[in-house]
Parts: sequence; C-alpha cells; structure tokens
Amino acid sequence: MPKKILIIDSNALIHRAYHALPPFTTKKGVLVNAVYGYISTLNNAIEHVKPDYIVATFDLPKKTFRHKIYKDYKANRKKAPDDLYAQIPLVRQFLRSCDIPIYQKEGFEADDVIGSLSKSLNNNKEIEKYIVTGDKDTLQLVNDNTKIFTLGRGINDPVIFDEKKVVEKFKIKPDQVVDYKALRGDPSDNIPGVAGVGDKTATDLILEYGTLENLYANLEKVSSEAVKKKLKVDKEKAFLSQELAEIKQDIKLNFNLEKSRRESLSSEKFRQFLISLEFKSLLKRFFSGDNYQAQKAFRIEGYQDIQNKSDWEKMVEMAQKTKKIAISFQNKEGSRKLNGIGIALKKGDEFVSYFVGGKWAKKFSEILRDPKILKIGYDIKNSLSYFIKEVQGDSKDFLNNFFDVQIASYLISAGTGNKLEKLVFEEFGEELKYRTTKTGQASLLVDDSESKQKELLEQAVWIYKLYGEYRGKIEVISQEQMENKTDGKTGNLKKLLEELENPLMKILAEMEFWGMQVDRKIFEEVSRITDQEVKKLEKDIFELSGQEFNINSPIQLAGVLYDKLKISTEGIKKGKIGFSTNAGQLKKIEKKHPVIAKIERYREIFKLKTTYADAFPKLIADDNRIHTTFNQTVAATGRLSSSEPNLQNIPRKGELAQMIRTAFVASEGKKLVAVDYSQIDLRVAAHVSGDPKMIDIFQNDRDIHQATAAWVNGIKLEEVTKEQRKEAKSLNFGVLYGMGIYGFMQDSGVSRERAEFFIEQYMKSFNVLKKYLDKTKEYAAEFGYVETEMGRRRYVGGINSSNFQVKNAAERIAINLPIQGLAADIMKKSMIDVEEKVLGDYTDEEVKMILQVHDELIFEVDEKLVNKFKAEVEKAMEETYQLKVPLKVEVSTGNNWAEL
DNA sequence: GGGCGGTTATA
DNA sequence: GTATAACCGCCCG
Repeated sequence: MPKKILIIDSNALIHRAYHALPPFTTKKGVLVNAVYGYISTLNNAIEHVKPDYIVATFDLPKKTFRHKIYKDYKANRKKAPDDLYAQIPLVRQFLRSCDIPIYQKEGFEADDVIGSLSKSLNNNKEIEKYIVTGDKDTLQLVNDNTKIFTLGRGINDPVIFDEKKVVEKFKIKPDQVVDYKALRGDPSDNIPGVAGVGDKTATDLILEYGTLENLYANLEKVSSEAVKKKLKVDKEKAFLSQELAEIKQDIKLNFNLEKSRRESLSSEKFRQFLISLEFKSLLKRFFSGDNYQAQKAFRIEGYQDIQNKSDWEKMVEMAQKTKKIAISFQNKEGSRKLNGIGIALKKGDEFVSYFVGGKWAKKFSEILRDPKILKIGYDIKNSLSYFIKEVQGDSKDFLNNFFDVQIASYLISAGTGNKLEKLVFEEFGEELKYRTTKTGQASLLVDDSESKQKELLEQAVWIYKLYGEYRGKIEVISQEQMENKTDGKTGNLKKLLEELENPLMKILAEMEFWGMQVDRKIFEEVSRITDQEVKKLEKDIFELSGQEFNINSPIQLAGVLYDKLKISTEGIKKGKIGFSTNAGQLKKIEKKHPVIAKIERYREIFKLKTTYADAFPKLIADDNRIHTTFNQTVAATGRLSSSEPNLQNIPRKGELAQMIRTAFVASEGKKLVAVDYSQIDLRVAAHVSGDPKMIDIFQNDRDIHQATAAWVNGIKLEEVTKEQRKEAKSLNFGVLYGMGIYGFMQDSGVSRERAEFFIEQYMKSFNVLKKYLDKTKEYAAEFGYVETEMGRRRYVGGINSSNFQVKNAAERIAINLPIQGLAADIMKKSMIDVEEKVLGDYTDEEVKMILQVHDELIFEVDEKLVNKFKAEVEKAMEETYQLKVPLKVEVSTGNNWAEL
C-alpha cells in the first residue's frame, strides 16, 4: 500500500470557503466562516483519503515572479475583503495547533510551492499525493501519483481528479492544461491568452496539435482563417500566458516528509482553538466520536449500599486493591452537610459502585487520609469541612493522594467554565440532565432516593472517566512545556497541579472551615445608620428633582436627570438603555445640579448597606464567624475568588467602610495579623520584562511611582510633584492592564495631548518593558495562548481578529496574564510555604490562616506569639519565589480589620 | 425564577 | 485598560 500525503492549497481553500459559506461569526463578532470551511474541508479530505502525511502551503503576499514578467498579473482581481485576510492568521494558528508543517516561499504562490513539493516526490512511487484545493489551477500537476481533492457545489461534496477524470471532464490531459490556458487565458488571474479564443477553440486546438509549440509550428495547417489570424496576432501573448500559467516546480524547499506525518487531528491546542472559535460541531466531530460510543457502554445496573462492617471492609479491600477510586459527594438538601458518597472503581473493564451513607460516611475520612488510595473527585474542597471537623486535632492530615478533575480542567483551560455536565459534554458528548446549584455542584433532578443514589454513582463514573482524559492532557501539555522551555519557565501544568493547586486546596478548605470572627452588633449599627441616611437622602433627592421615583433604577434616574431636569448630556456616555448614570458620568455633571451630590452619596451608602451591613449578619454561623468559599477554579488568571460572602471586596475607603471593617475581629486573646506584598504586580512586571530601569528602582527600594515620574519627565527624584507622581502611578497600573491612551486619560484626567506625550515618554524610558509587551502580543497571536512563568496557561480568543476592538481586548488580556497570573502563582506558593514552614510549628489555636485578598494574607494569632510569628511569616513570604527584584511584604497587627 | 444590563466594592 | 462578586431593576416565560 502506498502512503498518502495531503498537500493543502491554503489560499485557494480559504477563498473558496469564504465565498461558499454564509458569514457567521463568534459571539464577539469575529468572522470565522473561512476558517470553519478550511478545517471542515480538510477533515473531509482526511476522511476520504486517510492520509499518512499532511502539509500546508501558503502564498506569500509579495510580488511574485509572475508580476515581474507581466505587470498586469492578477491586476483585475479585486482585493479580497479585510475580513477574509483576517482569517488567514487564524488558519495558520489552527495548523500550528495540529503541528501541520507550513511551506511557503517569498515571491511565489502556494501553487508553485505545491508544484515543487509534488515534483520532489514524483519519483517516490510509494507516495500518493492529494492536493487539497478550492480551485482548479493545480490541475496541471495531476499525474499517475498526484490527484486533486476539491469540492463540488456544496462544501461537503468531494471530487477527486486523477488523470482519467481530468480527460473525462476537460477532454485534455493534465500536462496540456498550461498550453490550453496559454490560448484561452484565465480571466480570474488576468492571464491574457489569445484574444478571441475561448474555451471551445482552445480545447479543439490543443486536442489537434497537442502542444502550444506544435500548434505554432504548424500554424498554416489551422483550417479557420479567422483563428489563424488571431493566433498570429497574439503569438507573443500566448507564450507569455504559457509562462504565467505554468506552475513552478523547482523552488528549493527544505521539505521533510517525516515531519509531516499526521494521521488525525487531536491535540489539546487544537481543541482549545475550536473552543475559542466556538466551533461546536467540529468539536464534536473531532473530539467526541470514539468517546461518544464508549459512554453508551456503561450503566449503573447494581451497586452495593454499605450497610454494615462487613460491607465496609469489602469495599475498603477493593479500594486498596485497585488503589484508585472516584468519589462524588451528595449534600443534604439545600445545605453543605454531607449526606452520602458515591464510589466508583474499576475492576477490569467494568465499573463497580458503592454507596456510602449514614455513619459510614464519617468513616470515609480514613480513606481520604490513606495515601495508598488515589481519590478522584470533582470539587473535592466543597465537601471537606465535614471531614476536617471529624479529624480535628490532626487536621493537617485529613486528605492525601487525590486528583480533582475540576482543578485539572481549570489548569488545562481556565476561564471557560467547568461545571461537571459541561466537562462531560465536552469530553464525551453526553448531556447529563443534572440541575446545578450556584456553586456548580450537581444536585439531582429525580426525587426518589434510589434514583438519586444511582445518579450519584453515575457521576462518580463520569468523574473517573474525566480523570483518564485530563491526566493524559496535563501530561502531554507539560511535556511540551518542558521541551519548549524558554524565557525562564520554572514550571508546567503537572507541577502546578501537584505542587501548587493540590496543597493549596487543603489550605483553602481549612481557611473556609476556620472563617473570620465578626461582631454582629457593628453590622446592625451600620445598618441603622445607613437606613436613616438613605431615607433622608431619598427625601432630599425627591424634593430636589420634583418627583418621586426609584433612584436605584438607572432608567428612571436617567429620565429624571437628563429629561426632566434637562441636565446636558454632552460628553455623557451611552449604554444600551440610554445615557449612563454611573459614578464617572455623575462626577462630570456634579456642579450642574445640587441633586447630583445627593445621588452620589445615596449610591455609596446604599451599596454599603445592602451588600455588606444588611447581608452579612445573615451569614454568621453558630460559631460567630463568617465562612466564605474560596473558588479555586474560576478566575482565568489563576487568582482565587471568594463568594457567599465575598470577603475580597470588603469596603476600605470612607468612614462607613472603615466602620464595617471594625466588625471583623480577632477572637479573645488573639490579634489579627495582615501581611501584604508590596507592589507585587509591578515587581512581577519588572521581573518578566527584565527592564533594567524598573529592576533598578525595586532593587534600590525606591518609590516606583515617584521614580517613574522622574524618568518620564526627565527630572530629579526630589523634583517630582504630587501631580506627576499621580500620573506616573496611573501609567504604571495602565501597563499592567494593557493601557491605551483613552484609559489613561480617564484615570489620570490629563488631556489627550499630554496623555500621548506621557505614554510615549514612558515607553521610551522603559523600552525593554515595551519590547516585552510587544513580544507577548506576538506570542499570543502566534500560539493562541499565553503562559505565566510557572506554566499556567490561558487561551486568548480573538487575538487575530480583524475587528480591532476585539483584537485590542484580546491583547490586553494577553499582556495582563503573565503579570497578574504570576503574582497569583506566587501568592499561592507563599500560602503553601507559610503553611509548611511556619504554621507547622504552631497549633491551630495559636495561629490560623483565615483570609487571602490577592496580595494580602490575614492570620488570627495568639497575642503572645504575634511578634515571633510576624518575623517568621515575613521571611517565608519574601523568600517564596526568586524574582529579579526583591519581594517585599508589609506586616500590620490589630484587634480588628480596620486597624490593619 | 432566570438572564441581562447597569452599577460598584476590592486587588 | 486587568481580574472578580453581589446587588438592583427590568423583561422574559
């Protein structure tokens, strides 16, 4: 059997797909029809041809040799629309994601590259070539081992041209196509041909005379005088056309057959690419085919409900034998209390299931602790508080040897959602009919308890199967990351999972378990104060505006301000519902009407009242403490988030805000200790960019904003004014967020000219940083993702969009991730180091880690140990990760959060 | 009750 | 301009 190679004529395929398919876009409005058609056609070709090798070719958009010999070559061709060109980088990204080699040569079209590749393989009779294309320009290359794969009318209607088929369809042989075109011309490429000779005449002439040369040698024999005359007149054009139409076959290419070995498309990068372009049908075609079949094979027929000691022991024995179990937790209706545990393990090819409920669930902590049994779960942390309580006194050892598929999926692809049903659907094409709660925990639709148990066990099986997929993916990506180790990478996904997220999960579970003590009375007091003030403000606002309305309704408020009171809307931003009333806009019209100040104050107070003062008392548990949930798999940058309640956005600015903070207290005999990383994001930016000026500032422990102002303005440190420092601060933060002029103006309040001038000066001063920012954007555009130094990856969709708003937004995300992400990674590592190196020497009663707010950790510490602890924690946190600049922390102590 | 837009709290 | 969570109003089914 000869081997087969697909040679893709990319440009032709892209053009064809662009025009053949309706213009569909991603949710963000990026046109992707040509990319879709390209991949779809390639898939079609793969299914038909079943190739052993695949390569792609491209035009290189420069003047080709054909333009040199004929300046009007392709001159009549309309420039393709921008939204077609914008899809070419996406196609290239697709090819890279599948590791399909790209061949191209400056000054040549894809056809010439194909011709040359093809020629170089002509003598290899073991290789059968299939040119995948969207037009018929390459017909001349067909021979006994070269065929054209193209599409008929629909894009799912393949036609394969071999020699026979060419003759059948066009009457002439492939090697006569060039001479045919020499006579007939090709309007689409503006190849002139012989004026007045069309398809019919050209075909007849070639059939009779074989070649162009032979035709002209025997010109006198041509029977029609009219044709003879035309041929005489345009002889030069005919031979020029011949030259133009002939595909080059002698370009030097470093073609490596082995590198193009590729039978199917299945890489994780490819999958992410499809997800980013929202190609759901392609996802299903490429990634759920086999699995979809496999999933049908299992159904929970029977299971063991653990009822007694003997059942339990048998289960434990099985688990010890297989060394691997999947678990799913079932909570009591509407609570976080554990009701039962579903267990699935694999005996040969079969899944065996157990249900553990009642008092046996408690005993399950023995299994969680057993380092010899791998526990595979989904959102394991969610159910840990139950077990932590069970094992108090030995809490550092409540969980060993586990794999959480939710965390795994988060590392493979952050920020795309990771509910269990979604993961199962993505991996196996199966739609689970579970209802999900806010926390993403699957609860069960059916009501009778036996069905509930069955579904719990099914979940465990799915979790087991997800483990199989994710473990492999993490391994593959990590290998790749280690092979392509560049720019000081210190980690990979596997390391992140095992050495960062896993140990962190246990710490977070404990922090949630401990919670933070609060003083209910203070919340109630703030509630009273704000209640009075809100009522008074309401009254004032109604009086000042001459009517009663719902101040909390932006629609009504805008009506009152901009219509009734006729406040000018000049310079006021518009949203979907009309003119905006947000803080920025109100600030602009503050002086135009006395009601504005009242509304601003109302908003501020109302927010504090409803979100904090009123809401928090309801969340105080029996232990007088508030227990947040730390979400470890939500933020796409690797940060944590906090919810129910969110303790990471407790107010800070303002008197009432401070009062709310006094409600968070240390318990009797203890102090709160806060340790925060000083300027961690900017230090990380200095590190990853390697900018010498920025590094110098931190190494000498300068005020970064003041120093920046000095550089940018070209003045001495001590000459920097407050205003200048403020501008520089805004610029510095802007850099972290992928700054644009507009944003900088908004934040700093300077004029457009000054903003432009400043950014220019800034980038000149920190030119290495600037270079780094550009390189990051290029990297994202090339690979479709960016990574932190520790190997955390985020796929960035839209980076190659022709819609510049979409593209810019993607670039900002790309720039921010390596900075915010590494800062988050460092904080996570820091928490683990503190836990292991510092807290290990203290009992839980002496020191507890209770809160993380991105760059700050809060501990509750026995007041007698505060000074000792402070020194230790400071050291551990500053030494946790080596940057090109020092990591610096600031420590503070108090009886409540306001004092920190 | 769910989803979305608008708004605002934090790093 | 990055990253989140929570609240309200409004519109839908």
